[in-house]
Amino acid sequence: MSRLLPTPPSAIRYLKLAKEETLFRQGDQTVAVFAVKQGRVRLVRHLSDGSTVPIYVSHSGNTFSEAALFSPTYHCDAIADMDSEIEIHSKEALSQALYQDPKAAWAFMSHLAKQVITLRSRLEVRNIRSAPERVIYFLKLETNEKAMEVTFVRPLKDIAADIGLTHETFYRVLSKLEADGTIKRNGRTITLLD
Amino acid sequence: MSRLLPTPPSAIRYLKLAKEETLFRQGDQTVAVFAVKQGRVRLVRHLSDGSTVPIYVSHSGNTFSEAALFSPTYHCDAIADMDSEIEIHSKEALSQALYQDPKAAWAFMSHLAKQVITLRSRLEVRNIRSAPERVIYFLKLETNEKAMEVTFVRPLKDIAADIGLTHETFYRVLSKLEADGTIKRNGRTITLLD
DNA sequence: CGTCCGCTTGACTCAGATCAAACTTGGTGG
DNA sequence: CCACCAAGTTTGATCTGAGTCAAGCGGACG
Repeated sequence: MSRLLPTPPSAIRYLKLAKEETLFRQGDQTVAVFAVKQGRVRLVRHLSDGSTVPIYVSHSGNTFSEAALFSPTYHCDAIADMDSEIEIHSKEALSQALYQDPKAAWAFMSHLAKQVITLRSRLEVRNIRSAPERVIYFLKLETNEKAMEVTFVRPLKDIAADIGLTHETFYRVLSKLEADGTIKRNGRTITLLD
Repeated sequence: MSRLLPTPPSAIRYLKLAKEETLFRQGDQTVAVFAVKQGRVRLVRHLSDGSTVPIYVSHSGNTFSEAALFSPTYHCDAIADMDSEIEIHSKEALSQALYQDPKAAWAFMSHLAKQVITLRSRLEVRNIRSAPERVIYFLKLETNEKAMEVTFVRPLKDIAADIGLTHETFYRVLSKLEADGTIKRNGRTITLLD
């Protein structure tokens, strides 16, 4: 795995989390930015009425809580979704690297800009009302331009949630699209045809 | 208005756009990052099947196409939604500022991180299926913690689109919530009660 | 004074959510 | 190596809430 954040390798600390273990809570002082080395971490926000809203699920190879650099407290909880290993990039080490090395800063900006693009794409998908069209659009985004093929590493159930459909609807749409000849499917691998 | 991007003021150029005028097109070489000084610019992406998807509407005081810094071509069209005036921050001037001034770089990173947060919040809202609950959650996000009150500067019609509802449904939900005593409404000003 | 646009309300329709149940797969532990 | 359990996948039946279409009001602006 290439470096996810420009912290000097010697300053990175590692931590293993058991399933359902809490990394930080909403309101805690921010001390670090994190990257998932192995496993999965989910972020949830608590509302004033006691309910919780899922914000984001960070998978192996992703970073999270970048905003900690710019905020005194975390604005959500981070909980291990399964046994996980994470990288800890302390605010001091990371911000020092960003201040002192323009290349590092550049890489980090690029990283954030990519996230903005990705999130906007996610929102675009949600702006499409029709389930089949939404799914097709999503697949076009995920698909490699050349191969017209995606292999999801997570359950389709989770993908359904990502695009804002129940898993039942998602499965149904996929069968219909396959019947139509719009896609071809083999387990978690989907190929866009024509 | 405070500076939106750390380009040296002398290097910023200005441009007036008439309604429906195109600033750049998908596939064009990236030459600059932009900020809206007055007016409104909408970004739309073209799909292979000829249809278009609205990505984002950039309002007065917002920046757009930050990702141009890191990409050789624009990935969407930018069109003036009304008569507008925009700031042009050339890639060279802006990236030079970011490279040479760690403070500028820091500000830009913070700017991007805030966008990430905002976009994630938008997605959270979309994960709530029930229209009334979605509206309430959205209002909680928009509302000033103290005053529990928001005044929208744009038509409620546009707000409805932002949160993924038709304007009819949005208006209906607002009346119902007001009838319930959950909110109080006065034109574009909405107060959360209890 | 007329036109545009935001706002509002009503009636109807249907796509996707919900509830339910069964089958498959994968991993765990004995 | 098999029994078992949890989780993902699939399909069916039903229902509901948000979208759609339609129509009228009122304020802003030229």
